[in-house]
Order: sequence, then C-alpha cells, then structure tokens
Amino acid sequence: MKDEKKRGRPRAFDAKAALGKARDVFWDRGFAAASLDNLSAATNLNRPSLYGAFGDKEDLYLDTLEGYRQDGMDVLTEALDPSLPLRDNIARVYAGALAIYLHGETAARGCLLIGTASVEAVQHERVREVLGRSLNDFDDEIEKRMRLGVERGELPQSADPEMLARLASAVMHSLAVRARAGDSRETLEAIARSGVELICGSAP
Amino acid sequence: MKDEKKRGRPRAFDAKAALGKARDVFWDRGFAAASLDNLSAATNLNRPSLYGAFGDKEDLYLDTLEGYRQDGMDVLTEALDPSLPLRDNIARVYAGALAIYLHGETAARGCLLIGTASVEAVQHERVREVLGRSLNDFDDEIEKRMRLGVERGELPQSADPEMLARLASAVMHSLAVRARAGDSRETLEAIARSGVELICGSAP
DNA sequence: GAACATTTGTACTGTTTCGCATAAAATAAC
DNA sequence: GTTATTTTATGCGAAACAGTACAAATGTTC
Repeated sequence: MKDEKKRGRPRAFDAKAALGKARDVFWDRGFAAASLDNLSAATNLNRPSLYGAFGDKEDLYLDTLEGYRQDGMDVLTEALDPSLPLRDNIARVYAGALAIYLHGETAARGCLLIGTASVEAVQHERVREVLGRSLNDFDDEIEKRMRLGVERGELPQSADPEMLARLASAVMHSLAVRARAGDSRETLEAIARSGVELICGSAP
Repeated sequence: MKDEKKRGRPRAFDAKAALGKARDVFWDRGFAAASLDNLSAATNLNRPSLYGAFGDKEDLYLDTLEGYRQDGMDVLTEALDPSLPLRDNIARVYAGALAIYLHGETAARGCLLIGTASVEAVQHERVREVLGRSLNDFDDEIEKRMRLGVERGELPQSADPEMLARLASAVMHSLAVRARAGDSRETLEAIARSGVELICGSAP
C-alpha cells in the first residue's frame, strides 16, 4: 500500500515536508493573515499544487493543526513515561512544551493551537472542534497518569485526578500564552518549576 | 478641560461607544479577519470618521486593547478587595473573568487579549507589548494580594507570593483559552473551583 | 452675517486576496 | 509508440481590501 504506483505525473514534492513549511507560516502569522502567496513561497509550491494536494486554505490549516496535535500527543505520552516519578513526568511535559514554544525568529511562537486556532475558533466551527478536542485529549492523557499516581500512592487518595490534570494543563496553557507574549525562557521555566511543585505537592 | 468647545463641526458620535462596538468585532473575528467594512458597519461610522477619530486599523485595535486592559484591571482590583478572605478573592477573580469570557453569539469569546492579541503578537511588536504588559500587570496585582496573605497568615510564611500569583493567573489564562475552545460553563466553573482550592490550599 | 475649522458621506484608487482555467509536462497502461 | 491520467506552471478574473480625495454639511469665532 506504500508504493502503489499511481498513473499520471508523479508529485515532485514531499507532502509532509510541505505541510511542515506551511505550518511555520501559520504559526507566525495565524490563519487569517497567512496569504496563499506566503504559503506558496514557503512551500515552493504553486497555488494549484497546494489546492490539488490539500484543498483550500482552511483545509490546509486544519491539516497542519491535526499534524501538530498528533506530534504534541507523541511528545506528551513520551514525557509521561510511567516508569518515572510523577514529578519528573510533569516536569518533562513542561520542558517538552517549552522546547516547542520557544522557537521563533522575531518572537517566540508559543503553541500553534492556543496561539492561532483560538482566534478562529469563534467563527470557524471546524477549528473550534479541533482545538477543543486537542485540549481534551491532552487533559485525558495527563489524567490517566494522575490516576496511576493515586493508585501508586504518589498522590493522596483524596486527590481528584481529573481536576489535577486540568490544572496541570492550565499551567501549560499559560506557558503557551506567555511565550507568545514575549516572556523570557527563565521566567517560563520558573513558572514550570512552581507548577510542578504546586500540582505534585510533596509527592516523592 | 471637559467641555472645551472645539471649533468646526462637532462629532455626531460617542467615541467611547464606537470603541465598544469595534471591540466586539475584534473580539469575534480577531484583528486580521476584521475588515474596515465590518468595523464601519458595527460602529455606524464611515471609514473617514474612523480614521479621523482613531487612526488606522492597527491604531484602533490597540485602542480597544488598552480599553479592555483597563476594564479588566478594574474588575480585578474590585475582586481582590482586601477586606475579604484570600480564597474569596481568587474565586471572585475567576467569576469575574468567566462573566466576561462566556458571552458570545455563536461561541464564547474568551479573553480579548489572550484570544486575539496572542496571534498578532509575533509579528506586531506593539501588540506584543500591550499583551505582555497586561499579563504582567495582572500578575502584579494578584501578587500584592498574595503578599498580604502571607503577612496575615492566610498563607504559610514559606509561600512564594510571586509564583503563587503567576499560577493563579495561569488558571485564568486556561479559562480564557478553554472558553474560546467551546468548553461549557459547568466545566469552566469546576476548573475555577479546583484552582482556588489548589492555589489557596487549606487557607481559612 | 462672513470667515474659518472640523466632521461627514460618497466615491475612488491601487493593491492584495483567493480560487481556478488552461495548457504543457511527466509518467503509467496498453 | 499511443493513449490515458495526473501534476506542474503561467496567468487570469472577480471580489475584497485599506486608505484617501473631495465636496457638502455643521459647527465656532469674529
């Protein structure tokens, strides 16, 4: 199923790489301010090629969001490796997030979803759906680890895994916003440390 | 200084009211997707009147952000009334935030700054400056209350007021994002309650 | 009432926007 | 080699866009 030779002229570009370039454009400018000329220039693709491969601008944007969501989930599950202590897990989640957020030419880009999908969410239902689903998936993944923490005694029996997870996510959301607002790496790392402390309490 | 009659034809509109209407447009659509036609229609002002009163689109947007920031600070200081217990203060901060965030025709609008200024912050330095300053001002105001809490014994002497304030803000940032992502009022209120619990610990 | 100053409404300009039509190019099937 | 099929490249076209010129309208100052 991988090398099924399709008839007709073959593509002269790697769709996945093009999606990555398009993602950078959306990440810096947002959906509305990203023009097809910007996207065409960044991907080295003509407009018809973009349309042929991804559909219109909104489809392309949704594709980049989905890819970003998937990548983020991979980073998250790796950070939450259950063979490590809970405290380390949460610290790794924040470290992984900051590695993604603090990366930009002019200013840090923060999170693609929180930073750019939030604006469109009010008017574009499909964007709102992806954003909501992404946030929920993140919450759920962290919640699983919290439940495990209660079972293992890393957290008190009275702890509420669902709410702890949502608050752990909240710190990450704040890091995303603050990164884009121009906060320094030191500031963000300090918030992450304090967040771990507050969420994990005096867990071992 | 209030009624200095200027010569020439007087304005036929209230600039403050117009700014409020423009704010609604930016709140729903963001800066980039808000057209001058949208703004002109919402304010019932011709384009030349908009330009004459506020400058270009970016100037107008920055004006609405400043106004929103000021309004937000007023709500915040009122919520932080030091005659109330710390726990009530933080709960009131979140309640005040949600009252603002959960208000939209199609979907909740969240926070104007976090929801719409974040996108532009990367490329527009002036927007980034307002956003960063607003977040900092909020942090500082809450931090003052936290310091008072330590003095009064509402918080343990070992508490770090600066970091507690930033984490209290973090919960609010998350509420802003989640509101725009479509989360229900019940969900958001539950997060706010858990946030108060976590931040204020077992404070009286 | 005459001269001046500012706002308002209409209409315009030049640019940018998105999406597509059309034809040439490149490969598979026959 | 011929035909069928898909992707490229050029460039079109209609709409939306931000900002402004200009003249009419509406005040103040003298």
